[in-house]
Amino acid sequence: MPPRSYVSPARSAAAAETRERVIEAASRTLREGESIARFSLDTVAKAAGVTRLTVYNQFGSRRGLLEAVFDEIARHGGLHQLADAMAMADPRAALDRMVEIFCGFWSRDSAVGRLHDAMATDPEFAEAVRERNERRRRGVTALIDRIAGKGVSPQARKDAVDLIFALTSYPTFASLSAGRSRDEVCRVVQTACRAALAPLVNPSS
Amino acid sequence: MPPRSYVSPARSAAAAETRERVIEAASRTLREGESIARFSLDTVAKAAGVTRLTVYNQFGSRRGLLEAVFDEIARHGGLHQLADAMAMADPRAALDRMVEIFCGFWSRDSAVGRLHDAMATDPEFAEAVRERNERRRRGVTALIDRIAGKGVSPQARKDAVDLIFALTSYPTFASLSAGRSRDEVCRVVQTACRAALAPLVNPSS
DNA sequence: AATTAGATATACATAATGTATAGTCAATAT
DNA sequence: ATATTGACTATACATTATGTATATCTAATT
Repeated sequence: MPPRSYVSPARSAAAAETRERVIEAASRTLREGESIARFSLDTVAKAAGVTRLTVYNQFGSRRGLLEAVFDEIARHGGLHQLADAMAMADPRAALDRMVEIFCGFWSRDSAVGRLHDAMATDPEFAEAVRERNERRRRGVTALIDRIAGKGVSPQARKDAVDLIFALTSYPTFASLSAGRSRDEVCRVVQTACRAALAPLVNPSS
Repeated sequence: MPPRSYVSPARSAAAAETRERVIEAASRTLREGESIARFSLDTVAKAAGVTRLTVYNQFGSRRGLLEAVFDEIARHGGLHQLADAMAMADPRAALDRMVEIFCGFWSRDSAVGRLHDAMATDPEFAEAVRERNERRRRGVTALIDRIAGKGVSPQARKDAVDLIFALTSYPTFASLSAGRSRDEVCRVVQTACRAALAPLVNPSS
């Protein structure tokens, strides 16, 4: 008697909907909660109107849920505009635009801040977030390679990439956000990134 | 029958010694542990050869212990050199020196990284660490005021201060430390901080 | 009408923080 | 000399979280 397994359209649709509902409840809980320490699967489950076991059924673990929330935020965070930015003729203008896009991303949903906090307590989740950040690093590297002249050392390129990577990171954005609007932070970071390009055009130093 | 309370030299000395031992055990546990999530008072107490209740007796709470560890690290972190740095005639040289001192501080004891992780889960501890960081901000502000000319707007000064504050923060140090020695990180941060001063001398832009 | 996927109900194991209460023992005070 | 006191211990308990296990329910499919 082989088990007759099947895929059910109605069932998987309903499951996908509850999954969405849980993710929504989780990001709302992250947004409204005071700290990541108060973020429990119990709270999320109640907010979503499901059982805690349903959360485990859908995401496997707390970490799985957090990753799903991060991906959901990334999906609606405006990062798709990066393709256009990278295609710009002037790589410096592209960098400015990139900074703008990431400032928008970091500021759009305050849950990203809480997710970065979660990196501290869960090394594997931290690694997952870092991997997702590598896309930004690759973008910066590509722009630096276009900006840097032939005589620029690999070390100088690496320095510029890592510095701009740090300048466009969430921690830097959060630090500069004290007493500044999103656009003001963006302007400060853009200026700093442009300044970080200086060693690339004058390889004498 | 008034209670006859008294201060005991031998007793308080012994207490201070166990307190030291617990702090030492805690910072060692932070250093050797993989994540702040694995840092428990149970582990620390056993490592120090005392009971968990003794830890509570001495520090009141997990947070109290973490603050004590932070202060202990700060005491031996070389920050006393800041006074000399601030007294330097050339404020730009003083800034370079300041960056050097803080790179030394962030790299001296890897427990500081774990303590920064602990900020994510304990808002009050985070606030306590932030207050201790304000000393750095005041130092940067003083230097910027010496460097900036009269025609420089308060906004430009604030931007420079906050940017340099972010550049000299632990997160930036940690981010740049991937694949770099302490001195290499120091050099990169120094260059970036010097570049952040550019808007202060030419107020035309 | 039997089966199956998703969700629930309930229970349990584990680990951590924090509080409460009584007890131990050497250092003090009278 | 003896009672008292301060630091530490022993033990227990309440609370909160994560994560696992097992049985049950219900509606969608075969």
